[in-house]
Amino acid sequence: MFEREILKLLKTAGVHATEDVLETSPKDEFGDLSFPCFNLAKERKMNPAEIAKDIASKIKIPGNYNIEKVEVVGAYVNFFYNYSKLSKLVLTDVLKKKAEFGKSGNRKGKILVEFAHPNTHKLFHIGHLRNITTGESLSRIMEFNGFDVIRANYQGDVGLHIAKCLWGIKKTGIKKFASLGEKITFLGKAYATGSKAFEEDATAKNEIVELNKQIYKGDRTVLKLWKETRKWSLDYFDGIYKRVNTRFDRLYFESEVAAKGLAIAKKALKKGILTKSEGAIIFDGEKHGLDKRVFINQIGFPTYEAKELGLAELEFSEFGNIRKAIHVVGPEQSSFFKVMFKVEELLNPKKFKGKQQHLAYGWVRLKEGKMSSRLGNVVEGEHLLNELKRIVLENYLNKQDYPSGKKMRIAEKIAVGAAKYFFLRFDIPSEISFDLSQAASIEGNTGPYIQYAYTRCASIVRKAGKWKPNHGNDEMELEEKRIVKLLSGFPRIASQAADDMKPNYICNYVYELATALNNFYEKHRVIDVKNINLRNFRLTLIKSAQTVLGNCLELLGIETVERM
RNA sequence: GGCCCCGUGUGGAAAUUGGAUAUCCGACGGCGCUUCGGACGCUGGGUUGAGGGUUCGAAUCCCUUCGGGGCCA
Repeated sequence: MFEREILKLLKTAGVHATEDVLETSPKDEFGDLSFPCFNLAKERKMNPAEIAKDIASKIKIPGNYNIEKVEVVGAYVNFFYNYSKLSKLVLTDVLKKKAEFGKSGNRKGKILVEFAHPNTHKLFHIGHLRNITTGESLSRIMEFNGFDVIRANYQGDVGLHIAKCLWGIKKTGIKKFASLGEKITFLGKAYATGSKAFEEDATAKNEIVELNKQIYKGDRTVLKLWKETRKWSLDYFDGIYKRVNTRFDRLYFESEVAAKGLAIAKKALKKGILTKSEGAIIFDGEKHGLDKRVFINQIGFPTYEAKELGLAELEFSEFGNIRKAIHVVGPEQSSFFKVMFKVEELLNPKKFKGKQQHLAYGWVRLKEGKMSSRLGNVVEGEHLLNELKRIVLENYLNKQDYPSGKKMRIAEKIAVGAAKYFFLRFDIPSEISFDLSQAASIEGNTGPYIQYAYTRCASIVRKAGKWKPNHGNDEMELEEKRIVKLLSGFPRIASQAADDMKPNYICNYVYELATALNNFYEKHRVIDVKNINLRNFRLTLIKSAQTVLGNCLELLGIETVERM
């Protein structure tokens, strides 16, 4: 916040430093910003602790500065803010900018975030939920920092899994269904039937392979069924996207990029990037320390690899100049992407080199073990959300005296928020064992805990009636200072989350803020304070904190509620 | 066989990216508080899987090794 002043002060002590060597102090007793003297020690060949003492003794702080004092601990020169001044600046800024507070326009350019990727005719499972949650949050964080984000979703609507499903449907026959849910259940069963037959029955296997060819060719005998059932899946996915608050700028389909991919792969063969091997067209990645991968198989069909070439071509030409494309995809695809990025780079370095990135997130499983699911050990995404909703209602919402419709709406938002928060608070590559009761708990580092902190702020502000903002008091309590300090740190956290592509920075931060708030109104009163200045100041503080809590939740893709 | 990810108190995670005494949640034991809507305060437990290296300084970087997961052949 006051880095410039500190640099000036250091200059008067004969030290020329830049902003990036200043560190935020890990503890309050170490002040707010620190200057470590290790590098100077090396230059001057002196003891760093002595240098620190020397620097501190030479610093005289002018009265109009926002820095209050300087102290030395070990090799660090620690600078302390004047909190009354800091508070005035920060709270004024927060309440002026509101949802825009913390926003930075420094980063420019178009970023394509490709996420979700469910396959039609197949289950939407909890892994997809983590995927969407991560992609959506990342998109929001990028936008918040100035990037122009394009949300893309690449869905598999052709391939063997579709053939298995359609084969299963043909076997059992199609009926009239009352709801979309029934249709999806039916598709799931048909897929299971086809999948099982494929493994166990050689005749069935041949039929499925044949069916697959027909789907690719757009054969009339299957086209109608394919189109109809494909639409069921897509309608169902749409419902989920709405439920978790995501939208896409562009839906890509495997069926759409297959022909283009095939053509590009053939071109790559001519250029010598791909080679022939045993009747197939492959990329011999071993020269580059990568895997061998098939692009066109023996019967002349484009594989997943070739289609990806077609996809990349579209993604990098439809929206103008793309600065970076981020593929939010599971870790099992990592060697696939390495090969793809290499091939694309060889095809067109100017267009692709260094612009493709695979963001691999860890697997998700349910802590409670395998759940009752007719399809074995896969847990449906919606099932997770419904379970969380049930727990939220049971644990605390049913104790509240709200009309039942309202109760359900709140429960829905909290449940979705609980799921999202649980996914986002972990580092992206780490595997998650989803603990339903922990995720839905109002205690600990959870979505409901953050939501609760928000509603409590809202409640206090609501009950306060009329008041005038007071952005800073001369005397401030420790708990007040703590909140002000945290609020001042939000812009920095938000931009770091974008640079490192880590939504969990936001979770860590917002959890700290919520905890600081709980600590605060545990000790201090707000509404019934008699001193009007103090009352106004505390209300201003609470209102500001509520705003920043809201901004954080927005970045995570979680909706806030006023009451819970 | 080759490559990638992960390993932090009993369980789950964090660590401002190489900085100060490794922090938090949960479980367990003990004490206190309960308010604008309790979601709070204090307290007990760690060779950061193991071993070495680089550095003034390593959970973080490098090498070796063990364990878990994944991909390719």
